[in-house]
Order: sequence, then C-alpha cells, then structure tokens
Amino acid sequence: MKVNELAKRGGVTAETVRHYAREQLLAPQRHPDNGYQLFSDTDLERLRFIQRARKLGFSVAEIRDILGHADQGDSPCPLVRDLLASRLPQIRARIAELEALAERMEHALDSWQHMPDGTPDGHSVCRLIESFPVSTPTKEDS
Amino acid sequence: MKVNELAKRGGVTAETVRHYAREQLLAPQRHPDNGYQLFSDTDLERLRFIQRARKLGFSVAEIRDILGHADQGDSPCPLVRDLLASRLPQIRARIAELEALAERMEHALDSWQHMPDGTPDGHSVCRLIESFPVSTPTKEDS
DNA sequence: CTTGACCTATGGGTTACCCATAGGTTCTAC
DNA sequence: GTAGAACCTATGGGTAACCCATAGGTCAAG
Repeated sequence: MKVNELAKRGGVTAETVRHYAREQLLAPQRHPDNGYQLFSDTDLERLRFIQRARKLGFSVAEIRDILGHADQGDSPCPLVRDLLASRLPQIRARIAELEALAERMEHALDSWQHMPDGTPDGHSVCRLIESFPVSTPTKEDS
Repeated sequence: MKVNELAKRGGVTAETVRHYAREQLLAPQRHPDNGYQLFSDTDLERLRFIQRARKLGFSVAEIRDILGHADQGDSPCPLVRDLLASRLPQIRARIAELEALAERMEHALDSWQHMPDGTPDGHSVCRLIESFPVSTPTKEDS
C-alpha cells in the first residue's frame, strides 16, 4: 500500500507516515518504476506500535531504538521499562511546573481585578506585570 | 553597558540578551566605532519586565507586542489581561493531558510488574507496549 | 486525453533559546 | 608594546515532531 492508504488505515496524516519513514521507524519497499514507497501489513502493525509508544510518552528517537532492538531479535522490553521509569518523574516535574505557572496566572488575574489599566510612562510598561516578582518569592516577600 | 554586563545584572545568559535584541524586545544603541550593543538602565528595567512576563507564561512574540504598545504610548494592560485569560485554559488543558499521560505511564509500569520480557517474533515487538490501546479506551473496552 | 488525486524530494516554519565558528576588540599584565 | 585572556560581532545549525508550500512526476477514471 502507498503512503495515503497506510496513513488512513493507521489514523495519521500522510506527512506523519513520511516523517516516520524519513526517521527510519518505517522502512518501506520502493516501487522499482516510480520510486513510490510501498508499505506492507507489517508496516501497519509497526505504525500501530509507534502510536501506542507515542501515547506512552516515548519520543520518536526512543521508538527508533526500541524497534532497532526488536529488528535485531533482542527484546526491547528492559529498555522500554527503563525509559518509562526514568521519564515518569520528568513528566511529574513538568506537571508541577505548569501547575505553578497556572497558579501564578490565576493569582495575577485575580489581583488585577482591582487594578486600573495604566499608561506607560517611561519607567513602567504595565504595572500589572510589574507587580509580580522577578524570581521565586522567599518567605520574607510575603 | 555591554551584553555581558546586562546579562549578569538581569540574571540571564548573554545569549538570551542577544536573542531578545535580535527579536526586537530590546533596542540597544550601537557603539559607533566597534558596533558593540550598548544597553541603558532602561534596558535593564525592560529586561526585568521581560522576565516577569515570561514567568507569567507570555511568549517572546507576545512580549514584543506588549512592549510595542507601551512604546507607542498605548496601555498594553487590556492586551495583557486578554492574553493571560485566554492562555490559562490552554495551560490547564496541557496539565490535564500530561496528567493523563503520567497515569498511563504509571498504569503501564504497574501492570508490567507481572509481565515477562518477550522476544520479538515478527508480529510482536514488545508485548508490554502492545498491551496498550492505540486510541482512548471507550466504555466498551473496560 | 485531460483532470484531479496522488506521489516524490526539498526546504522552511514552529519555540526559546544554546552552541560552534571565525574573526575583530578591549583590557591587563609584563 | 605586545601577548593573552576575555570580551564582542554575525552567521548558521541544533533542539521535537511534525506541518506546509513548492515544483514536478504518476496514475485512474471519464
């Protein structure tokens, strides 16, 4: 099957399929006459595997690695366990970061309720934003 | 002052200062002899403003806009309120996404406790990953 | 035999920087 | 006065996972 058919069957865009092929996650045959990429049912399984892995947070490069192991007959499972276990705390940290950001934003919107819009005066651009600390507040600040 | 001094006083890297200058957030004078960028105390205030705004989640492009308004004597505050108010739900959505990811990851690690590492067999790459659904599970799936 | 849908490769865009390179400048010490 | 360190410049490439535009070749149907 050609790019578009694989893409449709896998539920992704044709560009994504081409991207995976460029990134060596898929290795289609080439039609000898016209150079079209030709995918097999195995490639469809591979694509579905890639989607699952992406959903679990693996990067394209990691998936290339995982598939590479498997292609050589090695079990990629230990690698998969390790990758996932080390990625999880990073995700948790990212969530905490975004949570802190969201709270700063909410705090800002909230306290701005009672502040007027000002006109910039050469020293102040927007007191709304300037009313916030540059760095993380310490105990002394509150 | 030159790039490095502004960077140190603002607590960022020299590259970041150059980046902001390239992106028109800062408009330093140029030393007529050597072309060095020369920053004023006002630029330092501007840099501190940028940092606060970044901490509130504004993009560099948005800050350029905000500063542009202020430079023309217009109050950027309404823009600032709007941007923040519309960004917040996006951040919340992103958090929810990451939270769902973290839960998938935890669920995976958990259920993998009791699964052996397999050897790839041409149809299966890694049953660990393949034990997960491609798309969001529906009520029927559970 | 044309039209429209498909295919190809290439290169640029996204975000907020970081880094390497090559070359010019300034400062400090000897 | 000059060597070397430390600074400055501009340029271009890298990051992640694609998306999109372009130009041109291919194919199936009417």
